[in-house]
Order: sequence, then C-alpha cells, then structure tokens
Amino acid sequence: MRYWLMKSEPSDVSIDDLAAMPNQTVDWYGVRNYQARNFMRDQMQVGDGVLFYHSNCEVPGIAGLAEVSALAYPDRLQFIEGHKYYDPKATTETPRWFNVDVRLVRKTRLLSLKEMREMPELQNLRILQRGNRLSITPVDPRDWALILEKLK
DNA sequence: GCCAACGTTGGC
DNA sequence: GCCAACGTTGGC
Repeated sequence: MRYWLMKSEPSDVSIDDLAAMPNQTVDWYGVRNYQARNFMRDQMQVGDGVLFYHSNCEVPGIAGLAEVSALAYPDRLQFIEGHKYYDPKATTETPRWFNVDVRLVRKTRLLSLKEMREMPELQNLRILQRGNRLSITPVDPRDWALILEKLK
C-alpha cells in the first residue's frame, strides 16, 4: 500500500468532474512523462491512496482523496491519430503509455499549496520542492497522515 | 553520447 | 502573461 499525489488541471478534470463520473472513476489519461508513467505502470496497486491535486489554476492545492481502482493498462489515446495525446511510435503490440483508474473517495476542503508551504513538518513533500513539475509523485506515509489530519 | 535548442509545466 | 525549471529532441 502506497500513497501518491496526482495533479489534474481543474479545467480538464476537477474534483467535481470526478464526482460526476460513472462510478466516480476516471482513467488517468494523457501522462506523457516517463517517470510518472513508471510510477503508474510499475508501482501502483489497487487501493493505493491518492491525493487529488488541482494544478495550474487560481488556487492550487489538494481538493480531495481518491484511490487507485485499476492497475495500469495502455492509455487508449496514444493510438488515436490526430489526437492531442497520439504517439506515432506507440503500437498496440508495444504501447508506450499507460494509465491507472482513479476513484473518488471523498471531496475535501481545499488544502492550498500556500497552506502546505506554511506547515514546517511537511517540507519534504515532493510537491513543495523547488522546480518540481512531475504530475505524479509518491507521498510518504507520514506526510499522508499529516495531510489527512488537516483534512478531517 | 554531448549538448544547444526547443517545448512544457505550473506557480506567481 | 511571465519565466524558472526541467524534459525531450536531434544534429553532430
């Protein structure tokens, strides 16, 4: 059992969008970064905890709790010619990009990036490190517990 | 295999 | 909209 922070732009999929989806589940499509892909493909297990993070928006921060609900499988968008996420080098025999499914556990208050920066005990969280851009990062169990406490 | 150029991310 | 940080691409 691991914990993760996964970024989503609310203009793409917000926490409310997730809540409105069938089974409150979304396939985490469109990841085109190898490190993030590898986390999904090689490490994520069903039941892993997910911090659903709103990025590139007015108030960035954690907007809800979710969980991994399906193991990684090939991202279907890589095969659709002309699609934003099309990858000409990917084939069905040797897919390049994978995604897990993520299911909402509950929407929370917004724990803003600003507020997290002000928590000294949270400073090793990857999202707070300078220059961090990775859309999926592992979360230490200790940090997970601290954040859950804040979201009670 | 180096590395300059370029593209993207995402906070501010 | 700016721009720092970082990842990727491709010529050599």
